[in-house]
Amino acid sequence: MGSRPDFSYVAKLMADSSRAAMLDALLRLDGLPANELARKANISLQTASGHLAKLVEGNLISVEKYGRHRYFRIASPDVAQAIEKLTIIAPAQRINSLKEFSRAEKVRIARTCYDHLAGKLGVSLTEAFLEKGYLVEGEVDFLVTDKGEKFFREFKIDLDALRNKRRYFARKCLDWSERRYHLAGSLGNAVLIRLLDLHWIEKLPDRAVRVTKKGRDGLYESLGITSE
Amino acid sequence: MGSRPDFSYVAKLMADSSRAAMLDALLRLDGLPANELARKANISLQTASGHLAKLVEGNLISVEKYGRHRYFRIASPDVAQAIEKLTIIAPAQRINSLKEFSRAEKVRIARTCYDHLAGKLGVSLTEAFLEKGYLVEGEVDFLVTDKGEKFFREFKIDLDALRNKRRYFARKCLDWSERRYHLAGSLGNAVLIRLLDLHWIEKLPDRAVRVTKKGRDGLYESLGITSE
DNA sequence: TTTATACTTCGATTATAACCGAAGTTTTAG
DNA sequence: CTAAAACTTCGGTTATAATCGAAGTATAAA
Repeated sequence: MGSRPDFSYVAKLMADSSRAAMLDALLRLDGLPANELARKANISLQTASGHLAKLVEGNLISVEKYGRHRYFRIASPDVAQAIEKLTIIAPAQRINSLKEFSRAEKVRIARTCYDHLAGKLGVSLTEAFLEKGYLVEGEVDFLVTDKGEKFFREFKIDLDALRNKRRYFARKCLDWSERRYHLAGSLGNAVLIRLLDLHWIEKLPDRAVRVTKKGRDGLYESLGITSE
Repeated sequence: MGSRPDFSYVAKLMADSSRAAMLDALLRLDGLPANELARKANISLQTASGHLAKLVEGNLISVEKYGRHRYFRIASPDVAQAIEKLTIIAPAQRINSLKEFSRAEKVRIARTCYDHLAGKLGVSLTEAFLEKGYLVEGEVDFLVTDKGEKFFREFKIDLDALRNKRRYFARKCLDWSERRYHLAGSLGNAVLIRLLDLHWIEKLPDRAVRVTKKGRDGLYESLGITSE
């Protein structure tokens, strides 16, 4: 079966922990120079240079030369998606300190991810939207159905205003602890703001979020979500 | 940010060409024993045994013991999807993303799952078998009733020959999109082959399946299945 | 022109793991 | 009970590649 593309070649490029650390850094913030990536992976510049050459050769990242600087980027959304899929089936990384663990536990339940809801609550909410047929899942974005248009209008979220904003509208965002997608983009942000306005949720320190008593009732009535 | 999963661990499991060959074989045909997989990867049984242990340990494949036999299968659709994504970015293959999307829609309706029917059609067929009393549902397998023996004989499927094959006979397989079980194993495979022989269904590119006009009539007459 | 910065190439060392022969374990078959 | 089959474990060998020091190239600044 020689004509089939060989996924082990790509897997090998991702399999080295130094290269993985650099890819991970580029997923968070692209356009980084080699010395920065070497630092993030805790390796010497020479070693990093070799790794980066392999990743470019394998079309996982691209490089732009500006004088003596070289800035690296993830080569395509397909690469990012492949890494996401691997992440979904990867075991969670061991957490070293107890202190980190207890904080991680708290934050797992409900938290904000930049400017939208993540954690168990963010994922539950998104899955309720999908199940009720308000959203459908595309490759990179969620799409709002007619039923969804109606729902969000009644929920006092102005979709047209959000669509006119110069940012993603209903982007898929992977939750690392739940290993599931949740709603990001301007719609994700609008949902967070609306839930805060309704006092259904409250912000706690360190990006954690708490569901209020009022919120428990509201979420159950409008979306059938029960807290555990 | 301590709880981020480490994708390089999974990538490493897929990075070895012998392991990749075995995973590839399991994507095409699941429920294979170790010696078969060793042969496909051109390695000794001892080496294969070590590789398979690692893949099981990493939750990429699962194993079920039946006496001195051990049958391996891809652990979950997530694993299959991750490999698919890696294949997309592997060299020497280009994919048109628009075509890709419309195909994904088609694939949800009817498709093959490794080597048997899945999707809405696979589930409907299996439920018809159950409803007519040709199959009953066990813990892990379906069981063929006396009525079923007669039906499959008339349908030109030789059950005794299938039972002698070195693989599962009538395994339950969960369809991810329909969230229902459908018929896998050698009987599931035989049903797929028979429907193709009868020209009731046709294979489309990439695991999608189409019900023909002849098939619509045949499925309705013999099993009362109507296409939606 | 000289020096500093950013990165690459080369070479030697070292760690990892893929590999198979041989021996061991478990289960079925006779 | 013995033998065969299917698979695992152990041990030694070998191939791969990750690593960094040292030296080299390219560009910019002084």
